[in-house]
Amino acid sequence: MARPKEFDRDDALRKAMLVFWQQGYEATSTDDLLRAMGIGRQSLYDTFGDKHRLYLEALGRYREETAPGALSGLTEGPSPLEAIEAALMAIPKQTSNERARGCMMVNATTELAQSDADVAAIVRTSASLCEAAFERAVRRAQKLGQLPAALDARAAGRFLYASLLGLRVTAKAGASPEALRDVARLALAGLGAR
Amino acid sequence: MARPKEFDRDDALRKAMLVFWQQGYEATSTDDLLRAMGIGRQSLYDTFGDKHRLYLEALGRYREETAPGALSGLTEGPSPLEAIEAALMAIPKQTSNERARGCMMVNATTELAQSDADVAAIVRTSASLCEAAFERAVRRAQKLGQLPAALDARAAGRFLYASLLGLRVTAKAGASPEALRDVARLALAGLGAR
DNA sequence: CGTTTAATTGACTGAGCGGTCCAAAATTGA
DNA sequence: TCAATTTTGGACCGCTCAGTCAATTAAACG
Repeated sequence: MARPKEFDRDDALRKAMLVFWQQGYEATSTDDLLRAMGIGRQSLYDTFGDKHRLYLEALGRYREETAPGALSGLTEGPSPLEAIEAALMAIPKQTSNERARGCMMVNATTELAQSDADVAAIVRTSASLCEAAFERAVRRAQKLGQLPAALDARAAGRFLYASLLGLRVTAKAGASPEALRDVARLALAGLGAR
Repeated sequence: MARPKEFDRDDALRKAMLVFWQQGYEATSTDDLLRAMGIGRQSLYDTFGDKHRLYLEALGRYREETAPGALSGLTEGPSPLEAIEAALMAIPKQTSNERARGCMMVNATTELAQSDADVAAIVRTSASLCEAAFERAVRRAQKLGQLPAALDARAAGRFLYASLLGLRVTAKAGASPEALRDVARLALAGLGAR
């Protein structure tokens, strides 16, 4: 056996995720990462490979850690329609810091999806998962009579996720909570809830 | 008098805009710009100041040149509702290259709005203009009976622009034209058109 | 306690960055 | 034709980048 690591891998990864989330990939230097993660240079390269692989792992972690929180209510709970509403209304309810931070998946899409196939794959997977979560909630709401049966659940899932993305970009662009509420309200109206 | 410039300023600026649009700010080097613009290093610095000011000017140019094309029908034309529909449906109708290129304003928002006050100001102005254009179209549509009078036109303008942003991010994430059509269709449904 | 194995530290590398300097070239008006 | 003025091209600057290397430190096991 040999000397154990002095830091917690998961903890360091989460700290790296936050830096990438806030600054983006290109604007983040390895020194930024080392400082935030509190580890040495060689430890980073030994543990995570290189900057690119660390980013991919951080983005994967974001998907696993952050999306469930935002969409947790969708898959269970007594009122799927309320869960859908809550998922959209969560954006106007965020603090201004949270709104400014935006969504790491959106950032990854706009900055890297075009030039980085690995990032593109993660982004697509994330979109599929989120759309599917919304779609399932819509189906449940339809069974409960909360949404019209005529609504195309698959299309609605896509629409709701796109609305969430739109809300997040709008939020990052500096929109007020009132404006965001307007957007979320009309998105929900599109579903035809009675 | 003295020697005249060998290149066209506007032409060079538009070429720089395309590079920034496709690659983002950080990922674009001054050499990239020089190659695309077809000018020398000193010419760039003499004519545009530095990389940052060139970017700001390119982003301004994007707003002036690209947004009117996408929203042209909104302010005039016989059927404002059809113009609104066309503005959203334009995204699923784009070629895959256009969809992958995305929206430079969205890119600027996610990459720089948080850390660059100048960019943030341009982005906010652009959002206001676009929301106002949608809002005016909604009001006209209401007068023509194409949209319910009870609809909050201001909120609808905000919603439509947010939907456009959501569509563009979704498109860049690799969604199919069919999926984008689903999203646009449900966004329009939210307005309550009869 | 000493050997083995791995983690840490910090100096280092070559490449590329944004930006500047300066000499050569080119156009004008005198 | 010549002087004045501006553009141009390319060498150059200091700096930062991502990534490597080697020496040191520390834990685990015989």
